[in-house]
Amino acid sequence: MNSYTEENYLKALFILSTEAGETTVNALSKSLEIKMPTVNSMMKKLSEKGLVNYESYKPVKLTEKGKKEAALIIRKHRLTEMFLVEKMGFGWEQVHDIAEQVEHIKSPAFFDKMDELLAYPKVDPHGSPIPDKHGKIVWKKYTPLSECIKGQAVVLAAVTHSSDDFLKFLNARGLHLGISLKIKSIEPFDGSMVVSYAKKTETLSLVVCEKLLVA
Amino acid sequence: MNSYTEENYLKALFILSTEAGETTVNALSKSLEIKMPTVNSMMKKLSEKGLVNYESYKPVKLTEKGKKEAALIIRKHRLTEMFLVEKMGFGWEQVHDIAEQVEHIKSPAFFDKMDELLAYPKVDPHGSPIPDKHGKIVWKKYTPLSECIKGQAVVLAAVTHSSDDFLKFLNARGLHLGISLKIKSIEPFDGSMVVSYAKKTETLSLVVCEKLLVA
DNA sequence: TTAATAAGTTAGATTAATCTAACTATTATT
DNA sequence: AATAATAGTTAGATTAATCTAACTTATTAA
Ligand SMILES: [Mn+2]
Ligand SMILES: [Mn+2]
Ligand SMILES: [Mn+2]
Ligand SMILES: [Mn+2]
Repeated sequence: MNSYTEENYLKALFILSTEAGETTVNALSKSLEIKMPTVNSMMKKLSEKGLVNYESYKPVKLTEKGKKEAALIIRKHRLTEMFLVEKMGFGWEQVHDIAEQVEHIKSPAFFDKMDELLAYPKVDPHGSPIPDKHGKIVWKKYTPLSECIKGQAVVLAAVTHSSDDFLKFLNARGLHLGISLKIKSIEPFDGSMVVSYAKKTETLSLVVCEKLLVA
Repeated sequence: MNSYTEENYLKALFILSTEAGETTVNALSKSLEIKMPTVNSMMKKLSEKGLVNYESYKPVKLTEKGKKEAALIIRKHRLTEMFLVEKMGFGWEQVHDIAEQVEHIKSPAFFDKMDELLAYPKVDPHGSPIPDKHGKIVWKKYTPLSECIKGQAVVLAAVTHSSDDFLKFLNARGLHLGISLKIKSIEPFDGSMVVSYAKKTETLSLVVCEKLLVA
């Protein structure tokens, strides 16, 4: 069994490795806000446990075993977020910190029950995929709104960041997952977009558009 | 803020002190399954933090502050148990181990939401009172079934132990909180009782009757 | 291609939580 | 009252997770 701390390292390893398939001690250190020597020791430990492949001065890679265990923690995190939103009435901007703690609970029955009550959801409240019970993730390929072109009609499918501030910003403008957007124009100067949805028109900065994934 | 470990000591202190208002290092050691020297160090630490009054070789007593913090953890435990039973469909014999972990979650909003969804329950699934947000507990004085007399008609209000085995034993006999019982006879030899309820008659041993609280 | 910067490692210290072994104090039994 | 048993304490070790300081390797920029 992995400790609470080890679980947090596994999760960070998984998330930081999604693009390159590997990550660095430095990136982990920044992401977890834990100093590099501490991360270094933990990599040795996780390597001992067969959860990562680690050699001095090289990037760190999760093993298959490590990947699966990480995915199962992320599964618990995302099921929890979904449960909090769908069954308890929280907003999508309120659930991350609670899920960050609940994800460490050891009780298959607890998460199986959530899964059942939610009717086996495939994505969490931010549009991120929920790994299945075997740790398998089905990635949908969404496009950042910023890469769309004038005139396109798209549906908001996910957000790539779920900070409180950003989600509240979206709430304030009535932007939620599933909403249909039409791109009216794109400002060549700063890349901001004028989009219409729900019978209104808003201008969204490039920084925002990059974080909105659409289908 | 208290650590996960400290919270478990506080809770044990509270529970073990309910009759005498104080408890011993030995009782804590047994209850927590932690060796006495470890408990001894922790009492010094909690004393430093102003949560217990502790002097060498004397029983340990929670301070008012300690009592309140303990009650608030117990509140989270019992709200969680109630939520698991009422909102998630668990049986009263399944919830203790999950609540034992969930009670340590730091998120007032999470427990406030449970409380609200449960419509501010006063007792948990085992009939134990749920402390209010200020740590106040309203104790109802129930009587052990074993102290009742022949012919009495009573209602099952709480159980004093919530082990898996015991609760499954009650489940198997259709005994649940709120059920009406009539005492048909008491066996003078071993104190076992013949009770009727829900159109049937069962014989319950003294050991069982002592653990059933009735009103 | 050297020098500077960034990334990574090693060594050694610290804190929290636990243990065992050995000792001391209190309580119960003869 | 003496002895045995139980409860409690002290001392010292261990493990997990963290840190700072100092050093090394790798990468980037002159
Ligand atoms: Mn989250
Ligand atoms: Mn999420
Ligand atoms: Mn319980
Ligand atoms: Mn209970």
